[in-house]
Amino acid sequence: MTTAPSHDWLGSLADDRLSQDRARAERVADKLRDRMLDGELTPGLQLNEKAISDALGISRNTLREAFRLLTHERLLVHEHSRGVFVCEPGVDEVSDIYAARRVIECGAIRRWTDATEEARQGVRDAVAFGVRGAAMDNWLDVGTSNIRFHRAITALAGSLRLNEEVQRLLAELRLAFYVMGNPREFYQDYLPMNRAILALLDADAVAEAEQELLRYFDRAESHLVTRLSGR
Amino acid sequence: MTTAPSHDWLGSLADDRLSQDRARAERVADKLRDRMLDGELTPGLQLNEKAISDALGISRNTLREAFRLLTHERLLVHEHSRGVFVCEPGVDEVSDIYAARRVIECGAIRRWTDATEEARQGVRDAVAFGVRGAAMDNWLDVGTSNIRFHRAITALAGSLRLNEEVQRLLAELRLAFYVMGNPREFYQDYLPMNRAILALLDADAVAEAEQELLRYFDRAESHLVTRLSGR
DNA sequence: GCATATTTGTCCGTATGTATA
DNA sequence: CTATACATACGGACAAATATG
Repeated sequence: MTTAPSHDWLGSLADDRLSQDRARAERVADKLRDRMLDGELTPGLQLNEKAISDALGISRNTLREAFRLLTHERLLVHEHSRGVFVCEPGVDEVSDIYAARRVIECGAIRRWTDATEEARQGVRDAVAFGVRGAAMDNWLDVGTSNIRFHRAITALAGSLRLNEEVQRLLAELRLAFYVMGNPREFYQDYLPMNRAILALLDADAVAEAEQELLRYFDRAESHLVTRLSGR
Repeated sequence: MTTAPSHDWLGSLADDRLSQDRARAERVADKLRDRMLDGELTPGLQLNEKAISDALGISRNTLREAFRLLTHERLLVHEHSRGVFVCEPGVDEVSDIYAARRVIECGAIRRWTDATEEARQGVRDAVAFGVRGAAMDNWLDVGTSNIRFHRAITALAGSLRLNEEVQRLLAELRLAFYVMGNPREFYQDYLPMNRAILALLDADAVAEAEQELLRYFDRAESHLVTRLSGR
C-alpha cells in the first residue's frame, strides 16, 4: 500500500467551519466522500487520524466514526494497526462490481412497463442531460449523466435498498475510473448506447434494451480491466 | 418506540470473556447480531449504552462503534439523543426488501447454466438440508435451510458484493419474522417450492424456475404483510 | 408546567500494542 | 535493537437532550 505523505487537500476540508450539534460524523464522511469522488483523495492515499481531526477541529473518536461509515461503503480500507487508506480497486473488484451490476440493473430494466411514470421520466432526463453536455463539449457532465442514467435504471425497480446498493457500487467504481486519465475517452462511447437503450424502452422493446445494457456492461468492464491490468 | 426495561439477556452476552486485541467492535457487533437473529433481542427494544458496555466489559466508545455497524446493516435504528433500538420492520420495509430480492435473486437464478458446479451444488445442498430437517420434524433447520437456499441462489451470480447485500436483506427480514410465532406455519409451504425450483433447474428449465421463484416471493411477501398489518 | 435524574453526544488524555525507520 | 510514529481502546469529563415524578 503506497503512502503519500502530502496533506495538501486538508485545507479544502477545513474551509467552512462545522457547526456543533448532530450527525457530525456523517457530515465528515460526506466531506471525505466528496473529496474522493472528486479525485482529490487518490486511491492508495493514507488518511492520518490526527492530521485530519486537527484540520477539521473534531475529535479523533468522531473522525473514526466517519472512517467506519466510509469503510463500510468500501471507499476506505482499514489495515489493522496501520491505518485507513483510500481504496484502490483492482481487476477482481471491478469484475465483481460488474457482475453485481449486471444482475441488478438488468433485473431492474425489465420493470420498465411496471414502473411509475416518474421513474421512467428519470431515465429520459438522465439521457437528455448527457446529450446537452456532449453538445456543449462538457465531458464532466456526460460522466455524471452516465451515473444518473444507471441510477435511474435501477430506480425502475422501486426499491430504496436496491438504489442504495447501486449507489455504493458506482461510488466504488469511481475510484477505479481514476486510472482513466481522460473522461472523454471513457464516456463518449457510452452516451450513444444509453440513447439506444432509451429508444428501445420507449418503443416497449424491453428485452432488446436489456441486451443492449448487457453489451454496455461487457464493453465498459473490458475497457476498465485492460486499463487496470496494464499498470 | 416501545422501551422494554428488561435486561435479562445481558448475562448471555458476557458469558465468554472478550480477548484483547483486534476488531473488538466488530466482535461485539457479531454478538449483538446473533442475539437479534436468535430472537433474544426483540424488535423495538432499546439498547442502553452503559448497561451493555458494563456487561461486556468494554468502553462506551467501542460499543458505539458496534452500534454504528449494526445501524448500517439496518438491524438497529438510531434516534438522536434518544438512543438505539432494535429495528421493527413494517409493511413498507418488507415490501421494499422483497422488491430488491425479486430483482437480485431472479437475476441470479438465470446464471444457473453459467455458474460454477460448486455454486450449483450449494443450491442442492441447501434443499437437501431442508428435506432432512422436515423428515425429523426440525422446523428450525427447515427455516435455516430456506435462508441457505436463497443465499445459494444468489451465489450463482458469483459476486461477493451481491452475496453480502442479500445477506443483509435476509437479516433484516428476520426481524420481521418475529411476528410469525410458529416457524412451521411459515416454512412448511416453502420447502416444496424450493424442491420444485431445484427440480426445474436440474432439468435446465431455468425460465420456469424463475417463474416459480417469483411465485414464492409473492406468497411469502403477502403472507408476511397480512400478519404485519393485522396488529 | 417544573424540577430532577438519567441517558446520550462529544471530546480529551493516556496507556498499550504494533509497524516502520 | 532501539526509537519513533501511529492506531487501539479505556476511563473520565462536561454539556445537552430526554425521561420521570
